[in-house]
Amino acid sequence: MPELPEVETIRRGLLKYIVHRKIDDVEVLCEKSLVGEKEKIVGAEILGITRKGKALLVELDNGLVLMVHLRMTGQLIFLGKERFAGGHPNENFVDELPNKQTRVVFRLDDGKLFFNDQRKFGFVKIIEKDEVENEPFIKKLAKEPWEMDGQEFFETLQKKKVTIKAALLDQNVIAGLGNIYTDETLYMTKINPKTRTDKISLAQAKEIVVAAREVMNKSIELGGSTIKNYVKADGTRGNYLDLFAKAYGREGEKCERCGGKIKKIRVAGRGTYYCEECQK
DNA sequence: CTAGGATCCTGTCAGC
DNA sequence: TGCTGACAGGATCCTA
Repeated sequence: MPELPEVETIRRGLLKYIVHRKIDDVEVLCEKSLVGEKEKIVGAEILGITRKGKALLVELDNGLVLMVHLRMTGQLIFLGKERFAGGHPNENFVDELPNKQTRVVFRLDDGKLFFNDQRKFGFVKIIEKDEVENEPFIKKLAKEPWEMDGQEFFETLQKKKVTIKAALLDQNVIAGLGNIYTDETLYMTKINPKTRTDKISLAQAKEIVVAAREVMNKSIELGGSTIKNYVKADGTRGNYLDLFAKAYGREGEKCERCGGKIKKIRVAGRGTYYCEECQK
């Protein structure tokens, strides 16, 4: 379930495969997964790929943009002479495609781009380039941690009265974090996920911004959840979370920092992992 | 304003 | 084996 690092990894990975390629045909296997008329993009050339928070923007040469949001289980998989897969890590990364989770197929002049999405929450939306900024999701999107000043973040938190976990998940407060990187950020800063935002000090707010950058930078360096770290060298399946997650998914394990126990609770409606000893 | 829940979907896993 | 409920890396909408 892709967060900013996964989306950024996909963006970088797809650049070399789909930029300057032409869209020869579009096959829609699930109506709700492609918003807009496919006829508008057939024949267009892909000029570039940018990203805003967790949304990918594929710019075409006809004034249109494909806005892709993977939500919980979306994936983009390019299949040509080489294979590149990113997004929600599962067997689709290596399966024959299309399969039953394939929602849209973009046939390019040099391969195929598959939009897969088990739960159908994600989508590809065809919009005018001029209208990108007016898309509700984009319009309300906050700054990413790299653009965010600790002071500014602190002031935003002061105005809210939610748990810090909810605030970090809120794309209108800070952009890019999802359930995993939120837990990892709070673990790094030793802050309890249930702490009210108005109880967060300026120093802590600054630490959170820095930690969020570090956590996501590290994940981007490792390549997010891509085919590369999903399939290990020996052919078995790996979990790239093992590479860096200190708290997420480690219920019952020992905290590597203090030896305390990693607990799983529910905060802001989401499964939340934290160390009961050092995140008081 | 907030918290909390439901919703959109499919799939997997634990427990009986 | 089959059923059931819980849960899942997101975001939005509704209600109290």
